Formats: sequence, C-alpha cells, structure tokens
Amino acid sequence: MARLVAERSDTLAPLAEVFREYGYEGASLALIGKATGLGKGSLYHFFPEGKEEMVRAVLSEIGQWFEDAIYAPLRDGNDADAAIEAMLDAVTTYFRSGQRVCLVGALAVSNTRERFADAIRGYFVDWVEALRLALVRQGREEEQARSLAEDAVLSIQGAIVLSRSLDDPGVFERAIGQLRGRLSA
Amino acid sequence: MARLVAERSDTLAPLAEVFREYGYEGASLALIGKATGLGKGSLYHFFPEGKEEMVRAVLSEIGQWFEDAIYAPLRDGNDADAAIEAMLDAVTTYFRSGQRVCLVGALAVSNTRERFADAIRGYFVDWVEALRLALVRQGREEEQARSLAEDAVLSIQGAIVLSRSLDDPGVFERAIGQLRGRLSA
DNA sequence: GTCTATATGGAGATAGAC
DNA sequence: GTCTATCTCCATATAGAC
Repeated sequence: MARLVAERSDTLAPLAEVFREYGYEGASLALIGKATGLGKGSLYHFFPEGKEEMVRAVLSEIGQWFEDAIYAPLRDGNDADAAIEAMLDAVTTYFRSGQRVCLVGALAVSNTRERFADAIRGYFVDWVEALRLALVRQGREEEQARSLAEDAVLSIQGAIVLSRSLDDPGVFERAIGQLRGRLSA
Repeated sequence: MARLVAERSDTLAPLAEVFREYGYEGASLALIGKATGLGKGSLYHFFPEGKEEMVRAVLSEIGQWFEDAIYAPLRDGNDADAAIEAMLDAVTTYFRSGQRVCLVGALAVSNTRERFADAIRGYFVDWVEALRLALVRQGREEEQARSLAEDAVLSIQGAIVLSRSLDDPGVFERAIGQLRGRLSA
C-alpha cells in the first residue's frame, strides 16, 4: 500500500549521489538533507550512527547492485563472453562514461579508507574474482585469467580518474574499447 | 647562507604529504601546522589565501617534479626506451608501489576538482603527451602511440586505486610489469 | 617571521514537541 | 516519523604582540 512517509531504502539513492559528488567530508548534513528531502531528525532516525552508517548502507547497496548486475552473470552465466560484454556496457552506463565517479574508488584514495576498508576490499575482490572466473570459462589459462581480470578492473578505475581529469568521456570509452579487445576470447 | 627561519619552499614537501594523506578537506590547519612545524600565523604569512593557495603551490611543485624527472626525458631524451623504463621505475618509487596516493588523481575524483581543474588537467595532458612523443620516437604509428600513452597513464592511476583498496603493493607492481611489456619497442 | 589569542561560522549530533 | 531549536565542538581565518 502507498505510504506517505519515507522509507530508509528510499534515501539510499540520493545519499549515494551526494557522497559521490561531495565525498565523505564534503557531504554535510545540510547537503544530505537537501538531497534526501529529510530533516536531521529523520536522518538520525534512519541512521542513528550518522554519516558513517549512511555510507555503510550506501556501500552495501552498491555492492548488492554490482553483485546482481555484474558479478553473478560473470560467475554463473552460461555465456562468459556475453557476461563480459554486458559488464563493459553496464559500467559505461553506470559511471556515465567516467563523468560519474566510483564512490568505492574515491573512498579508497581518501583519508576515510580505513573506516570502510572491508567494504572497499570486498567490492574489488569480488569484482576481480568474478571476472577471473568468466575468463577461465572462456578457456584462458589460470595465470592469464588472473592477470587480465586485475588489469581490467584497474583500467576501469583509472579510466574514471583520467576521464574526469580531462573532462573527456572519450577517454573512458576508448579504455572500454581496449578492454573489449583484450577480454574477448 | 644558513637561515634559521623557514622558507616557503621548505613547507611544500610536508604540505604535499598531509594533503595526500588527508585530502583537501581532511587536512585541517591543525594537522598542517603539525606537519610543517609552523603556527597558523606563519602559514598565513606564506600562504595569505589559506589552504587553497597551499594546494596550488603543492600542485605546481608536483608538476615541476614530474616535468623534470619524467616528462622532459620522455620528450627529449635520445633513448625513448630508456626514458620509458625510467618513467616506470620513477612512478613505482614515487607512488610507493601504490601505497602512496596520487594527489592529483585524488583531487580529480573529489568535490574540489573544479577548484584545481587547470592544474589537474595540465598534469595529465603533459604526461600523456610526453609519453606519446616517446612512443612515436620508438617508431610507433601515430594512432597507436596516442592510444598506448593514454592507456599507460590511466593504468597507473587505476593501479594506485586498486592496490590501495586491496592493500597489496603487488597489484601495482604487476600493473607496471604489464606496462613494461606493452610499452617496449 | 612567528606566536598566542580570538572572531566567526558551520559542522555533526541531540532534545523534545507534535 | 518528522520537525525546529539547540548544544558542543572544531573548522578557517584574522589580529596584534613580540
């Protein structure tokens, strides 16, 4: 049934966006309130531990999205090539050709890394491992699959950094194009 | 002659380190004072416009270091291969195998990007262009040189992100090893 | 040129009415 | 569950003595 009151889960998407845009310290409660349409009282009702809990919730939601949309197909899909193609398409859309930062990557190079170390590590471990499995199913040798998977994930992160630095989505798209070649069977 | 008073240039190295570790907003004047050994009065004497001027000075110093140590040899050295090898060694040392973040890259994925957009862009434009020229001197075709140069620079940035995320210098070192192969004539 | 003391604002967080 | 008012603290920045 329809509810007029907000639900905690409704806040996660705007929360993610505001943390992506302003970072952990830059996202003040005033900005967060504006983004979610909620006052401080409501925010602390949903997240009693404040900003740190908000980010943990957002990271968990992001992890779940990647799990469903990207990792699971890479691990279990019956067509490894198709899952890899789908991954490249999905990240291009998700990161808006590099004009939208990766919150996990941004946290990793910030001073808040240690606070969220487990979530950050998990996100990347799962990504590399899922891609590695797809490459093995493609018929690659163990060592090459490991190496290619790591290379692909770091290339995507680097493409975001460089693409944003140069304010040029083309950088991201060319990087994805190169990966398409390197990762195809 | 020896001087007991600090010079502005003496502050740049500790300033760079504190901004790398804590980010722009995370680096409070208290931390900055501790890192430089200077009080607020002295800091505002050297940098009347405050933190923003400090970061601009640091970025300028970093740009100069890369220019001298990396870009100039890539552009003008008479041995392109040697200059590329030297670049890979230099970044491994400079970024401590990925355990030390790239301040420029970190700023690029933060909310302060726009404030320092020119310096960020310049750093990466110069790097890609210098490497591209070395690859052309290696005998590569124009388009391949451009593509390889962009790929190498973004791979280094991505290697820092992933290496820090996984707390594993090996990630960075393997990425540099891959680049060694891709960039050798 | 360096320091201490201070002004001023905004941060995160809490209290309590509704 | 949501709001406004408020607490407390620490941020940047400034003033002015030495």
